[in-house]
Parts: sequence; structure tokens; C-alpha cells
Amino acid sequence: MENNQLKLENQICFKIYSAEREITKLYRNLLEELDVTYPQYLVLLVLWEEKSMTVKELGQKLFLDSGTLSPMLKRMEGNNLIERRRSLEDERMVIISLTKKGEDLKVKAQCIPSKLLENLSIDMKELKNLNQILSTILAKIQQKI
Amino acid sequence: MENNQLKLENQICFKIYSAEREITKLYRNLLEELDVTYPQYLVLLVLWEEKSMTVKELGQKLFLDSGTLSPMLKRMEGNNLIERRRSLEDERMVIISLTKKGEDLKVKAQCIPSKLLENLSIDMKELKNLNQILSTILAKIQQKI
DNA sequence: TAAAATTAAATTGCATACAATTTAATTTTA
DNA sequence: TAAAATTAAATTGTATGCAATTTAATTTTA
Repeated sequence: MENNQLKLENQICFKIYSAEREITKLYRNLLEELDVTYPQYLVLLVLWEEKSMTVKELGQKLFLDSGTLSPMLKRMEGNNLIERRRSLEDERMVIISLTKKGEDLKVKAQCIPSKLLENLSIDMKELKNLNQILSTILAKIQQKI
Repeated sequence: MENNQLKLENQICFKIYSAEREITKLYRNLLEELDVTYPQYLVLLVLWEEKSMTVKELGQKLFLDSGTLSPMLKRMEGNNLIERRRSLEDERMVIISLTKKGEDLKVKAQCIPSKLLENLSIDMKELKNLNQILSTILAKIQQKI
């Protein structure tokens, strides 16, 4: 009696794991021009929507903790993309905001989503479907935590 | 005119990125008993199917290069899960095989796929759907490379 | 067949991830 | 209100990932 469940090809999570890395590689090419990594690009996406935000809030949006964010934000500060300053009301908090350079990168980034989708060459119906299923999964996992 | 494409919530790839990490966290709990990480578990899955394999073949199955595999396999060797030996026919190649301990872990691993699916609590129809979409995406990306 | 090209792993360097701990500030509570 | 508990970031330590380079072995080619 074979155990098919332990076969690699039947591992749905392996597909997610592989797809994540392959897609990140596609992004790497597109983001080269902006000189940011994919996680850094996500930080920029958040800050382009909301001018400033604490490290904690950023972490809640991106599902990342300070162990990941602190050094990454330090690198982004070093590259002059963001500024970090302690909150005056509560000195425990660090407020992250965009520099002029970080703000201006948004223009260059406009084309990235469409280019990425073009690279993926997936049709809109499937895309919406995928989006919906992943949202469901994420919500279910998050709910458990 | 708002640019919705640059909004985080519309980033399908962010969902894949997040889902990958959340699922890996679920695995982390399940794999604790086996004392392996998720990528190490993937190596074991492959070796449980085929007794032995070169580093290159392993990399082709898992989409990982020697920069990732070499140190990981060294750690697994250190934990007595696998053995590494140079091929006699071609000394460039390193052949990876399971130790008794690595082979025996398969029994303990039997329950993991079902437990994981239970944690995900996604219905079979959605699962098959997700599987199909991700396979399509992976195939399209792979084809480009 | 000897030099050039190719190939398989390993190594180097950098950037995530994340658990666990530490530090400093704030809030709660006895 | 002073000690205890909580909270936000940073730090520490470990394990991926991956591009680029190096090393050693094999194959190709001039």
C-alpha cells in the first residue's frame, strides 16, 4: 500500500512554497531598477498608501515581526528610502516615513504590477479565483493564531 | 485618480507570499516532533520516494541550488538524517541517501499531511482548484526560464 | 592529447524570516 | 505611587534562499 500523501507531487504546500519563490524571482528582475528587494517593495507599497506608520503597524500589515523588520528598515534608511524617528508621545514606538526619494520611487513603480501580471500570464478569471482561495486560507490560519 | 494596482490588498503575490509563511508556521509545529525544518522535510519526502539522489537532482526537484542545498544537507548529515558520498563514476557528484534514522522518520511523518490539511481546513474542491491554478502558474514561469 | 569549455558542489556575501531574549518605556496594580 | 506587568523595538542566534565566484572533475575541441 503506497502512501500517496507523502509524495512530493501531491504536496499542495510545496506548490505554494515553489510558486512564492518563482514569483519573487520575477519581481527581482522588475525591482532591480528600483534597487529594492521584494519585502522592501512591500514596505514601500504600505507607505505609499499611508504616509507614516509605526514598526508594529507595518508588521501587522505585512505579517512580519521586529526581528525581520528592524534590520530591514535600517537598511532602507541606509539607502535613504525611509526615515525612522521615535514617537514623542510614546518613546517605545518608532515611526517610519518616506523620504523624498522613497516617495518619488512610486512613479517608477507604476508599471510593476502590470508587468508582473504579464510575466505570470495568468488569465483574470483564474487570478480572481486564486485570490479568493488564498484569502480564505489566510483568514482561516490567522483566525487560529 | 487612484492607483489601485499599487495597493497592498490588491497584490495577489503578497497573498502567496503571506500564505507561504503562514503555512510554513503550521508545518513548524507539526515538524517539531521530527526535529526538521520544512525545507529539510521536503528533502526527506524526495528521499522517501527514491532511495538516493545527487545534489543536482534534488535541486531540480525542489527548485533549489547548491548554495541553499549544500549547507542544508550538511546540517542534515550532522543530525544523522542523511549520508553524503562522492560518486565513484563521476567525482564531481555527491550522492545523498537516507540513514536508518532518516528512513525511520517516515513512520512518524505519516500523519503530517492529514494534520496539516486539517489545520488549513480548506475543502477538497477548493484544494484541487488551488492546486490546478498553482500548477499552471508554475509551469508558465518555469517555461520562461 | 593538451588546452579550453563545461559541469557539479561548495563557498562567499547579502538579505530575509523567526524564535527567544533583552532593553527601555509605559501602564497596571497592589 | 512604587513595584509588577505589559508593550515596542532591537538584538541574538539559527536556517534558509540566491547571485556570484571558486574548486575540482570531466568532456569537448583544436
